Amino acid sequence: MSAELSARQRRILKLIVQDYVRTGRAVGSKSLIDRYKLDVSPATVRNDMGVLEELAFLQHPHTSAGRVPTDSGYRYYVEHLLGNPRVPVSEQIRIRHQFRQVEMQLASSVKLAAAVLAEATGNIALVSPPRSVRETVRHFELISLRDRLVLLILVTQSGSVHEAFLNVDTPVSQDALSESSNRLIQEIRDLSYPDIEQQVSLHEGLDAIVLEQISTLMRRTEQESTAELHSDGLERALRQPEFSQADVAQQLLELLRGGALLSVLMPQTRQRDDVQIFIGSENISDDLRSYGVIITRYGASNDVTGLLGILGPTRMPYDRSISTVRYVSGVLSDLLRHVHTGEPEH
Amino acid sequence: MSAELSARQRRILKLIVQDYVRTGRAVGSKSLIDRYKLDVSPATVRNDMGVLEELAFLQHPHTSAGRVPTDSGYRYYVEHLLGNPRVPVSEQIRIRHQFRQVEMQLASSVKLAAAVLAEATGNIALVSPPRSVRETVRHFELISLRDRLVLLILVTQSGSVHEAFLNVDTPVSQDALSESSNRLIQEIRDLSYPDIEQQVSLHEGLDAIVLEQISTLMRRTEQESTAELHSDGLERALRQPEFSQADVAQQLLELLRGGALLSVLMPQTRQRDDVQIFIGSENISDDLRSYGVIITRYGASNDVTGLLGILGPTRMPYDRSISTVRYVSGVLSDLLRHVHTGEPEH
DNA sequence: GATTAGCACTCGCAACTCGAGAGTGCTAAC
DNA sequence: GTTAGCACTCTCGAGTTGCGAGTGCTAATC
Repeated sequence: MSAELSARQRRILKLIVQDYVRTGRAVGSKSLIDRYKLDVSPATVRNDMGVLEELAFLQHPHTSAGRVPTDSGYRYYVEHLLGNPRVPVSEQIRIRHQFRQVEMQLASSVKLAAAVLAEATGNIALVSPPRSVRETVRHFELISLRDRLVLLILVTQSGSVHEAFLNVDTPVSQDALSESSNRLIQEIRDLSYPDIEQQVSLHEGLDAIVLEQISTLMRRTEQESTAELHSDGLERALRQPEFSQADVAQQLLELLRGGALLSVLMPQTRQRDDVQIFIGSENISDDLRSYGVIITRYGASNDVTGLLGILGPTRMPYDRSISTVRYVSGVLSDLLRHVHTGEPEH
Repeated sequence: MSAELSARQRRILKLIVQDYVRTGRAVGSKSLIDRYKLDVSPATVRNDMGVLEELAFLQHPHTSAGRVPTDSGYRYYVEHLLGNPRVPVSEQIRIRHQFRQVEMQLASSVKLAAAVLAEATGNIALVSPPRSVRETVRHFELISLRDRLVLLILVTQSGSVHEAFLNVDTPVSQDALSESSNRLIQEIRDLSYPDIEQQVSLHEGLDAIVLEQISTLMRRTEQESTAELHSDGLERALRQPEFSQADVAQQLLELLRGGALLSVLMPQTRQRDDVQIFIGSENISDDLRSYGVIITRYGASNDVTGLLGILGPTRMPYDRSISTVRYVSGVLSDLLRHVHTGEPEH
């Protein structure tokens, strides 16, 4: 397909995409030449535009307007005209520095990743916290708060921490709690929640209550993990003309709120490791047909992974978006790898 | 001030407020009579409207439109025409039931409270998690994850749990970690972060690292607690005509995102215990001048408290909003009181 | 044969006009 | 104090128009 385009046609397509991404207005033959000092006449550009339209890379919003890239226009641009964009070194340093600031709080790192993405691309950043496909128990603690109130803290394989209060029938001392947790952890370490559920019936009293609560907590987490998607940059993204209508903004909010988005994106990223790009109609979900999505999976290994990416109008700065997603994904993966396997950060 | 209005004038004001809240359109003398079967003529209503406008309870958007309540119109309505609205019992049962579902996970309860408020009022719900004015250490645990990586879990007075990873120079066994935490907790229990910071220099090795991290964690939490505000219902609120313009929606998002909102509302609720209402210009912050805010402080005692309320256009259903805020605040307070003082839930 | 100048044509957009409808304030009568 | 009558005001939506940016086609040019 790339062979079909002359060098000039490729150049024109590239300029149109870039100009349109920047200004958001359909670009005409005359203004293109004015802005970029091309040494051909408007008529020539028009002829080439005609060819590009023929090939479905461009389209008219209406007869007398300029041209606008189609989804396949963007696709061609991303694939053949973009090269391999990189985050500038100064930017890299800035980002690394910010991650060093939050040190090793996982929750903060996820938020920071979203903030960095949103800031760099001007679009909506999406980050899901790292989770294991099947979470298992790594550790738990029982802490006596009051007579019959116990705080349960659960650490799972992925390093995430969950908490819940436990009501017990009769007062229990901290020593008894510690004894119980030391004993139980031996039995349930590295088990996932269905296995723990089975264990419940084999115990009684405090132990049974604790196991019950742990399995509930893990089940809930597993279910919710489909819904857990942190986003950032919405308010800035709303400035874009594509989102300037209230109903679009509202639709966007609903998309982000419900867990639906994550369960749509998840399967799309299972296959490959690198950054994936879905432009408009390339998206599988109808709800995303008018957006561009740039997304990748990050993580320490195949086991503990999360999603990270950008959602915006199809008219988005693909170069910066792709490079930033790729870079931030690397940073987060390094950080996780350090936590999970002890490898040093780069 | 209430003596100045005749019974009919009060009735008319009440109807205008209710009608306008419901429809969002300025209400005229004729349509008011049509809709509510008043046994007076439009002219009479107009005369009364004139009086109400004189008293600044009503205003014209423009010469030939109907009347719209002013901020003081709403204020009069809330204070003299509203009675003491209550949440219907069926609704109460439904709400209690939902809270029982999430059992005793604090974070979930906060989210649920916001969801309930948003759902019941159709506006934006705001809930800040319960925090102590000055947080102190209640408990902490050190968990060995890997050779030189330790997970620190910190429980503060308010019952909130924080976590951080710790890098140590030389490998430490779980026993050594347990020993260390058992020893240190005696020293720093019930201390707040400045006190702990002082302790750091008195220790060395692992202990110093742990204390350092704990104080950092607490300092950060205290600072962030100003920014921690959970909201819900935005997408539905955007359907309201007041928010239908993109720039308003954007401004609203920015208001919610930054921590500014909480630090504005905080001081306003320090004084009293009951639900407080700020209508439009009554708000201290300029950013809130065009909104109505209904807010209250909930909590187990004066010490561990949070904020809970509603933000919407001044045109909001004050009756339902006030009663729901009051009720949900009660439910959350009961729940907290149970956690903190061992009192049974009602 | 590719490129360009010239030109008639198209169409969205913003400004403008205008009539209808809802509502008002005033006055005089009840 | 209340009401009928009436002239007046102002918004809103529909229809109209002129402008400008941009196009496609044709014929001339390099």
